[in-house]
Amino acid sequence: MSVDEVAPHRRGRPPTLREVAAMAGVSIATASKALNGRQHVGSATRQRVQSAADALNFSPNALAQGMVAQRSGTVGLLTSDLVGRFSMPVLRGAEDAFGSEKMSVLLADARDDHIRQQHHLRALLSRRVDGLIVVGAQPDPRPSLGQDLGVPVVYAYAPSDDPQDMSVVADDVAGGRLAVDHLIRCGRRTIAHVTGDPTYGASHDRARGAVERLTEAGLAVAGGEVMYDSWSEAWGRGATRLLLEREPGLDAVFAGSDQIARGVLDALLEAGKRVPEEVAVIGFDNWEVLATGSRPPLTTIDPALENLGRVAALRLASAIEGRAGHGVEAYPCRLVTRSSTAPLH
Amino acid sequence: MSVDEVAPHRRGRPPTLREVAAMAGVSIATASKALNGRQHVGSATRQRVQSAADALNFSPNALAQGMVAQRSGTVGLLTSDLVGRFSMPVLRGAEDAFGSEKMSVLLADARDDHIRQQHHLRALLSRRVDGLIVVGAQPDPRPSLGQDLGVPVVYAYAPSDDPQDMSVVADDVAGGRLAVDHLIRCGRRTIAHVTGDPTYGASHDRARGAVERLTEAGLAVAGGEVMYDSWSEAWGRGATRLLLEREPGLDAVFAGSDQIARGVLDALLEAGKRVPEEVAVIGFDNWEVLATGSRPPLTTIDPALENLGRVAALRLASAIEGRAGHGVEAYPCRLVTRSSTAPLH
DNA sequence: TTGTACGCGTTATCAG
DNA sequence: CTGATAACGCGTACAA
Repeated sequence: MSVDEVAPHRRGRPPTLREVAAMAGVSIATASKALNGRQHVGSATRQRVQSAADALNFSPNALAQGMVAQRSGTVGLLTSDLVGRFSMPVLRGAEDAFGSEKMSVLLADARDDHIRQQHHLRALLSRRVDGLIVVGAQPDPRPSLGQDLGVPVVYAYAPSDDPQDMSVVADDVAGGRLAVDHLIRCGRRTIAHVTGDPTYGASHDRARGAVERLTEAGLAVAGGEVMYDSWSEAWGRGATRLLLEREPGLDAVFAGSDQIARGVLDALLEAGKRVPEEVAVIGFDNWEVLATGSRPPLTTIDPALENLGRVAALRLASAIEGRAGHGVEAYPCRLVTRSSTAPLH
Repeated sequence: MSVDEVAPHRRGRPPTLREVAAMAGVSIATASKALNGRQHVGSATRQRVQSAADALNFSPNALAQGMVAQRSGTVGLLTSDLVGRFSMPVLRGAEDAFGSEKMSVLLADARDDHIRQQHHLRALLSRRVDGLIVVGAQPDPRPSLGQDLGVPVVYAYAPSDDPQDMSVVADDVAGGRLAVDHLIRCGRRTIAHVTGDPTYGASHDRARGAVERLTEAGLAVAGGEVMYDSWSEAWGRGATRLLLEREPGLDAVFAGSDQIARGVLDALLEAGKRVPEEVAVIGFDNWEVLATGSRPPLTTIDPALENLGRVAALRLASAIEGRAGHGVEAYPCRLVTRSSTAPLH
């Protein structure tokens, strides 16, 4: 009852621990211990098992391991925009915060469709993910998934509206402040702020940071007020034309997004203004394809989304270990200088 | 030996079939059949089980199901660029080709790093994915993962270099042809082609399609030759300036990418040319943020990546069912007209 | 040091 | 129509 009943040549299927054990001439238990570095295994035996495993190209079945460990080694990533640009860096940061060996990422694109989201959620839960990261398409608060999911959840980029949940977001206020601070350090005094959709909380947060910093420097917003409209190049162009009429002495524009900044740049050039010599321009997002292709390349505020993803993963890992957290954590943005800003000589 | 030994209040853990069965007062086997719509179950019984399941908010453990079914209901998505724009639509198309209920997507970002790729591959395989979709960051052929992975593989966007593998890609030749065809239908006769990196096979494919169509119309490439350099706005601007000198009668430009097209547009405007009245411009990629923000909005060729993802998923599903395929399948691109092209009145 | 036996949650077979 | 029971692949007390 040893060698005879084993290795029934299971065609195609990946080798199992049983086959490894059989080949090494030991029991399954011993093989398991040997491969997992457990003690109470003779080193000679361990060697034999290891060789057998290598020979068979054995790779343990993570599903089976998960069954006994009561842990799948998998986290769900629920996103609202897969084509959008914001969830990707987050995802990427998250992915390498837990190494690929320990944890895999199950992706689900909810597309802002509530019912689709519920479907995906069920699917993820039935796969017994150890935790969930939810990343929104807009930086504004979103409805909580609830507390009774059975697994910890971390919201990234877009916070949950329930303070009981754990959220990590970019600090838009500090980002706005950082942008204006840079312009002031460049010696600019007549600084306008053209930003996007006024229904976005992020617009107001960035504007608030900007105005705060202006006020500290004894300055007012050029053009008389923050200009809200939409996150588009067209609006950037239009706003700039207005601005140029109202404020001939304009020497800097803080745009609420890189798209808007592109519009600002184009309108400025068209009006014969030199950038950055006469007017400096700074954007927000550090959307590479936009920021590096412009004329001149765009200085901008980077919301450090990859870092957000990293932190989200860390928080989630802690929560999985049992140390849950609450509330919204805001992380600093980063200034990326290119050529659209420069000191006023 | 019935109700007594069950429901030991397993704190926190999701309910199991056993608990559902206990609550409904039936055996596990019956509960399973009832929930799975199997026959040989009294409808009253079925009702009771269903209610119990609902009450407990039961959701079957997919890992356990996978163990017995020898199928995880999971596919791996191995991508080389998560931030890049090309893999995302593919991923999205794939994701909804197999409904979220049937199949979940395990994401892995290899980042063009070979060793990292191997790691991810092992992780995916140990999770017993039923199949693999590999999507590259560039449309050029990439090294095969090999045939002995134990699961079917489909390469999307970037084909495998092994014809034995199954690949689905965008038809760049047809795309180039489509672009020029559109320009010709608009009555243009002096058509230039400014494209990107000459080390990309895609540049040459698109150019080939373009030239073929030109030749059919008895036309030659304006400027004397296809202009290769890099996939950047700056090149688009530079090339256009050159072109304007060499070919004063220029009435259309086919740009090899939307980034290049943006540059072309800017240089044209700067030279006082009206688009599309005097010169028509068409891009390639349909990269929304670029194509809709430009002045005027850009007509472009959409490689239909989402469709590619869909087809990849379909092919993979077939292969999983046992009907494997081989070779490279090229899928048509789509013309998206905006305002940068128009008939010459 | 090694092996036996059980359990993880589910499905399928077969006997009642 | 219903219920034991045996897998699926693995980890781990516990016994030898």
